[in-house]
Amino acid sequence: MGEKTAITIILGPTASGKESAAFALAPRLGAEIVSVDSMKIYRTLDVGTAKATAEMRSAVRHHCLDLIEPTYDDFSVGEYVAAADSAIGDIVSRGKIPLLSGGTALYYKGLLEGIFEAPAKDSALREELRAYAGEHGNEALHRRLQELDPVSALKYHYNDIRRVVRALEVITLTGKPVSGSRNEWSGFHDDDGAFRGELRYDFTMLLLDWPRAELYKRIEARVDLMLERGLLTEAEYVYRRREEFSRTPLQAVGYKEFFPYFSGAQSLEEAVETLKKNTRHLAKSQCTWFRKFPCERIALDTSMSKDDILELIYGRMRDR
RNA sequence: GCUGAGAUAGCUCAGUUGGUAGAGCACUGCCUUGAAAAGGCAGGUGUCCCCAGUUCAAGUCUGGGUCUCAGCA
Repeated sequence: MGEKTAITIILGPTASGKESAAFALAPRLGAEIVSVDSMKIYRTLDVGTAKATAEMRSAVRHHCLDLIEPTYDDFSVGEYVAAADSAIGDIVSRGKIPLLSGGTALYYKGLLEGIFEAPAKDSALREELRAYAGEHGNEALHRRLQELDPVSALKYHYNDIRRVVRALEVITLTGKPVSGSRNEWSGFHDDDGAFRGELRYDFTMLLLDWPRAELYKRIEARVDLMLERGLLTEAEYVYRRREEFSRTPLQAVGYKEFFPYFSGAQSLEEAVETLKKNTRHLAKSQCTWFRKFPCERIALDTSMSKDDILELIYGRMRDR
C-alpha cells in the first residue's frame, strides 16, 4: 500500500467549482494539476470546455490538457490513462503533489482501477456489426453475443448497441470474452457497498456537493459567462470545421447546440436554452457516477463564500 | 362586436362508436472498459377550464359561462 503514489482528487459535476478550487489550492499544497476531462484534451476548444487560461497555466502547471487536435479520431480511455500516469510520475519525480480535477468519471475509473488488456477498436468490424443490427435488428445482434459471450449479453440491454458491438468486437478479435476481463476488474465497491479491489493509486477523493437546484443555477450563470467570454465565436469555428473534426469534440456540450442557430434553423435564445439543458443533463449523469465513487462529500451551499469553501476543502485534505 | 377553432401532465399535443386517460420532450433514478460532455435502461406526474344537465357511467353528449387563438369588422 505504502508503495503506491499518493494523489489528491477534487471531484464534482460541471460548474461545481472544482477546477477553480484546485487552482486556488495548488500553491498551498505544492501541487500541480492533472486534468481528468475528455474534452479539455482537445487543442483550440478552450472557452466551451472551461479550460484553464494561459495565465492560470503559467501560475500553476497543468497536465493532460491540449493533448491532441480536434481532428484526431482515435483517442480512448487507454490513451488517457497512459498520459495521466506519465504526468503523475513526472510531478512526483519533481517532488510535487499531483492534484487531479475534472468531471470524466470513466477516466477516473480507468486511472484508479486500470484498463484490462484488450484490442483497440476495429472500425471495419464495428461497421459490419452495426450493419447487421441495422438489417436484422438490435435483438438479433444481441443474440449473436449471447452465443459467444453469455455473461456480457446478460449485462447489456440489446439496445445498448455500442457495448454489444464492443463485446462482439473483443471476442471476435481475441477469442476471449470481455466479460472475463471485466470480472477481473476490481470495481470500487462490492455488492454491500464496501470498498474493495486493488487500486493503482493511494488517493484522497473529495466531492464538491451542491444541492441540485443550486447547481442548476450555477450552470445557468456559467453558460452566460462563457458567452461573454466568446463561446459563440469558438462554436462558430467548430461549426465551420465540423467536417474535419472527429466525433468527440462535435459531441461536446457547448458547440453542437449552436449549430441550428448558425444554419438559421433556430434563434440564439433557443440554442442557449438547449445548451443549458444539456449541461444540466451532463451534471446529472456525473452525479450518478460519483454516488458510487469512494469519495468524501463536502456539502456546499450558497451561504458560503468562496474562501469558506476553499478553507473547508483544504481542511479536509489536511485531515487525511 | 361577429364567425370559426381550441382549452387534457411542467411544455407540445393524442384520445376510436360515452366505461375516470396517453405520447414525445422536460424532470427523477440507474447502468457504464479504447466514442464517455458519448451510449443505454427504468420511473412518477393529472381538479381532462368552470357550472349545471342527460346517463348505471361524461375528457368524450347537451346547455350556459370563462379564457385563448385565427379570420372578419
